[in-house]
Amino acid sequence: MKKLIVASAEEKILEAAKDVFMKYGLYGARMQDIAETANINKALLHYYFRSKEKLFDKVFEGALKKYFQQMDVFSDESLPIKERVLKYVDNLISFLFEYPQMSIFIIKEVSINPELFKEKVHEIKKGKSIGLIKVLEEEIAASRINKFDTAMFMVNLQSLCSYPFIASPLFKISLKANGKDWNKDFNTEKLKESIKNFVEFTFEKK
Amino acid sequence: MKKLIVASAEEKILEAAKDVFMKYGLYGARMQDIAETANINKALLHYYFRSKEKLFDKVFEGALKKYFQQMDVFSDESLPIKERVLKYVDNLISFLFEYPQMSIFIIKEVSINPELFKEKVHEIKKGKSIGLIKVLEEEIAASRINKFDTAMFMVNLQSLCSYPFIASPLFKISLKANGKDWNKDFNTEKLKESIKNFVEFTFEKK
DNA sequence: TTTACATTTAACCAAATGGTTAAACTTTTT
DNA sequence: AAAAAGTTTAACCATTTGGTTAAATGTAAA
Repeated sequence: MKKLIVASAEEKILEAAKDVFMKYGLYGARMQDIAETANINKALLHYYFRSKEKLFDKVFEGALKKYFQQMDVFSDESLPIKERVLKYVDNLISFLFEYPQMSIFIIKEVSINPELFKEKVHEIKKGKSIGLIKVLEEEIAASRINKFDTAMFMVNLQSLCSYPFIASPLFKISLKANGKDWNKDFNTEKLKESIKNFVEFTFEKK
Repeated sequence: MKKLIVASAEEKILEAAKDVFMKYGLYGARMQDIAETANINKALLHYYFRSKEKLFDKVFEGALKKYFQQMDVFSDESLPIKERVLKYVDNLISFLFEYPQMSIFIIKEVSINPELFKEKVHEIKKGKSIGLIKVLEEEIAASRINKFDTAMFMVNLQSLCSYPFIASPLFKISLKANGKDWNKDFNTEKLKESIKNFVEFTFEKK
């Protein structure tokens, strides 16, 4: 009988640490809690990662990388700009569906410790993708699209994509109080559709 | 010489507790930290509020009340529905400008401890304001406005209003990387304007 | 002034927390 | 098989944590 392939202790720890840190943050998370979630001895945490801060760092770095990876699509010059934006929306929403705590986790930790963030971002972004705003402004300058407030568009777009996942516990209650059901009346396809409308509206508007 | 009027210890504690709990959450916050922020002795916290949980409860309840208060405008039947929505946007954004951590604080604590939230909401909402969705559906049923997906509209509206404040630390970095400046290129008036556009768009669309 | 009550503090305490150590057990290399 | 390297554990430790206590101080009523 073949032995089941089980994740290595190190992998299990990282998984558990991700869950616990995402839920409670750096200061709220307890090493014992992480160890129990990973089903291993607490000393193992320190054996593999030396300290709570080091372990957190690994988790946080991984989260940031995945998050910023979503923006690579903006520099894909094989697609027209509007398609790039729509593809970004598509990717980001699928991503947030899988990791709903991601943005709130990053935001919280960034607001508590902005220093750490600046370092990490600099490291991750070096040489990589230009941002949405720059691309849009180039298109506007070349008169390939109408002029609009690119910074505000970016803020609105991020808001529409991210907030529903962040605030779903709140929305669940709100909808129920209005005779609706979050699981029935909200889904990612409908959300994508409504954001697509917003994008079209922005690009088409004179 | 008249003595300066200084906030009572109890008030100072509540103020400090609000700040610390909002930043670190229930588990991440330290009583010592709250005491130092309030410039009082740690034992005073327990004298006035008995326990960390009780103190947190007070802070959380206050936050929830203020947050839900914003929705009272929906039941103001002296205004046409679209005006009510625009007024809500106006109020909510002014409110979030003053308490930018509010929504993220509530959301985080709700997602960690949904039980507590259900109790509190029930208590706060009893007898009070009907929600946006219900009002909109009544208007649609009476053919006073065009038909649209009311639940999705509410989600989008909340997203557009709330996320910019939540994610401002992220946006600051993002904008700077694109040659923009958050403090210059973003302000609440512009945000209100762009959300107004979105509301008009939704109400006007066939 | 004295009594009663509210406010504030320093000094503790038990439990929980992050972290260490040395020994035992496995796996890989020689 | 023996040695070396990697993995896992229980038993500790020092510090920090939430919380208590009893005494001191201030304040208002009798």
